[in-house]
Amino acid sequence: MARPERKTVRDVRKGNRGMLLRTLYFGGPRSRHELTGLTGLSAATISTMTGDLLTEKILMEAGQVDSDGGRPRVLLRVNPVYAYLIGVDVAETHVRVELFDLEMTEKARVDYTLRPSHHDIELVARRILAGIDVVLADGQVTAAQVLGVGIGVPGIVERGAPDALIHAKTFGWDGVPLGALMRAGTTLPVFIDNGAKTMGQAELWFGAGRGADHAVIVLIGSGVGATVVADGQAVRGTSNSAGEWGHTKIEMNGRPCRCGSRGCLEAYIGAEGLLARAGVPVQTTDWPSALGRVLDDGGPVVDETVTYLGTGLANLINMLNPERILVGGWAGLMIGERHLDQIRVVVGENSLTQPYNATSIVLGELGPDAVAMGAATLVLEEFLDTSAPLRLHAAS
Amino acid sequence: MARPERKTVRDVRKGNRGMLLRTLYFGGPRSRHELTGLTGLSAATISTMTGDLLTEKILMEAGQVDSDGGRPRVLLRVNPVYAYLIGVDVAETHVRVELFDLEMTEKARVDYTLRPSHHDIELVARRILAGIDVVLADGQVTAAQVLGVGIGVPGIVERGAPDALIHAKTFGWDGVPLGALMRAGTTLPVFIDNGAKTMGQAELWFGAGRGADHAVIVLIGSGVGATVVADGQAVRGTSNSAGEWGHTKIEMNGRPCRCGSRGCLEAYIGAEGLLARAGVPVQTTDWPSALGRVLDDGGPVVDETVTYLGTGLANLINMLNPERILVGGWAGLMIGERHLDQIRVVVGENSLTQPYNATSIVLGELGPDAVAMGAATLVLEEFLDTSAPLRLHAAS
DNA sequence: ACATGTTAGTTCAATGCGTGAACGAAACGG
DNA sequence: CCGTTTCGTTCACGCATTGAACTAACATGT
Repeated sequence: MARPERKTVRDVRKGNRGMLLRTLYFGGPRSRHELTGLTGLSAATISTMTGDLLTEKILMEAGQVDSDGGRPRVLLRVNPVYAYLIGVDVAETHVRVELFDLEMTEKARVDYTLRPSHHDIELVARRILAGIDVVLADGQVTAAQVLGVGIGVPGIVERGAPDALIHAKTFGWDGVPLGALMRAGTTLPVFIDNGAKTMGQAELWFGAGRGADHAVIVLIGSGVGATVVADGQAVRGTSNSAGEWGHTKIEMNGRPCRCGSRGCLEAYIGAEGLLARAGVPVQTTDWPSALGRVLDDGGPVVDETVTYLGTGLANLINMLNPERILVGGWAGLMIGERHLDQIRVVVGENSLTQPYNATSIVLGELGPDAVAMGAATLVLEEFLDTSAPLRLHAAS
Repeated sequence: MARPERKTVRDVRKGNRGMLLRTLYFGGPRSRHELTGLTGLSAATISTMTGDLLTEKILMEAGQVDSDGGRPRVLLRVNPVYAYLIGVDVAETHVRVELFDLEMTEKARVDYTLRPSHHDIELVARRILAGIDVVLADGQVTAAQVLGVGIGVPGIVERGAPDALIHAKTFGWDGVPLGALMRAGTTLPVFIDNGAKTMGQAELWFGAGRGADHAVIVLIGSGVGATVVADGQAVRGTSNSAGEWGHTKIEMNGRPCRCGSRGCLEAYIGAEGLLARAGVPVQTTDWPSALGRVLDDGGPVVDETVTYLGTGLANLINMLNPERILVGGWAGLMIGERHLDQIRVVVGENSLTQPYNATSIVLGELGPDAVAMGAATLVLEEFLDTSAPLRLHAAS
């Protein structure tokens, strides 16, 4: 019963403008003439709207194309340097801040190493704020040119007024108001979400999920999570914690999981559980190469992993009927690169024919670096929806 | 990446009108003055819009209320006899056709018994068409007063142009074009969906799900299904087959399921599987009372059922973070009435704290009769969205 | 009986938006 | 240089919401 908002004539413009911007952003350079077909708007409207967007410098011309026998069409595109986006990846071992232009080309980046158990929220906030200054300087961009900062963090991000609260057990964060801390140090708009979700968003917009309206993006690292996309929108749930796929029980009295329960999917297909099952010593530090060895050696543990993963994916297919499933995360990619075909077979055996046939299962394209990019996407999304002009926050 | 449609000024009206109609439909009688606050629209707009709706007879006045010291406010409400809706429940043993007024008060009903293995699609279509005539006669309503016919059927309803196709194994239906058959016999608009989904829709709109934006409605009969609601919208998936919860694998090498696989939830908590596990002879015909005896006697089978159901619900909570879970279906209600508290405990043990605390688990209110009502709701939804005037289809 | 105040609802000019039709611009071919 | 074709712009029009002015319908006090 999602209540629609009151609408007025100006919302019409806002919506159509956003649609035009989106088609131009994702649909490459286009002439005004082509845009009438793509958007359904009349030539008159396209003309006035592109006029506005050109004088605002959100769009720019991009050459001409001969059209046999008539006036050549002028191509338009989104101006990649109209504004910039900042994406932040807060992970267990580092804080990374990246500066992107509007086309998501990376312009600058800075990494800060976090010592284990140095996840003090104040420290992290200081690192982020310092990082912002650094990338702005490196990229020769002023704060006034930046649309906002997106931050991907571990754990559950509880969105709500007045402020998003972050719960991250492994960091010792329990209801931490990162947004408020940021706002104390910068006037840029701040968007915060779970890192797995921002990565899912990145895959959906720029990776293997492009164009999918119904998708599930599965992230397998040492933990396991998922982003569910229905009708083109990420499903967030009532307190923004949807997507905790890792603690789905798939075996009634199965292996103990670090969450305290038993039989969780994560205990089987998460890197930590997988390595433990394969008998890799816990003190191993280079998990990726250890995992590579286990996967290459094969054996029952690997077969089991394929079975569990395939079954878990089959459950998602039955329940959500996506058109595409993306397998990502560093461990997910390693497993998928070696065994995707077998996984597909297991999925086929454990899902209903009709939804199975409607789904394709593919690997993620972007890799683990995409957390920051996905975080920046939060800002981009806002911009494409509202195409808010630059800007009100540039004050301080 | 759900593409927004081109919008024009007239769409603004359509949207606002729909919103007004919805607030009045669900928010009881209201004065124009109250509506300005509830909708956010200006008094001027409310005035003109209610004026239109009154002359169209979609709204009617509903008495006055003194307002201390000033002009009394005139209450407005949706006119329940402005139009009627027809809902159809196609089940294994019967075809039921019901006539409702706009407020979902039942005006007439007719049942046709289906002999097992007489699920010929032509026969079913004839029954429905005959039933429509009967309820119209009984209810003294003309076809021109009916907004449309909603039909809830078993199996998967593949929506798509030009026609919805129905796949129902148990009926021997494989890609059956029920919509086309209906259109050959009536000019009324026809809406078709899975019966479990229509029932979920009924619970969501008129039952225990009222007002929930994020909910899962779980239906346990002899089979097991679910309706997922995210942001107030049912999640349908890419081919409208989302919600096949019953065949979620919850035990890797568990009981065989009638779907051919093993370890499906349905094999444990579906009525058929439950009775089989309790050792009830397969030829028993009165399943409900047999189930009642099993549940009342208690014992390990019941405990196990509670565990499986609770775990299954916990998985849903982790994955989808709903604000409410409804347990329905005749078997679900029987289990829930006796063991809901224990189920809640199991759910708590198997789900993450944060999403668990955000959820309430309740029983459905409407019972198994709600399939037809939910089907009629499909028509109502269309009407509230478009408030399409009566009508274009009244031709023949 | 009548003036006054209060609340509810309506009317109207102003503003904004998309559209179709008329118009202008920029190429090509001969 | 001219006709044709295609691309893009301009402008009057219809339709939407809105704030402000206005009317309607009551209670209260004198």
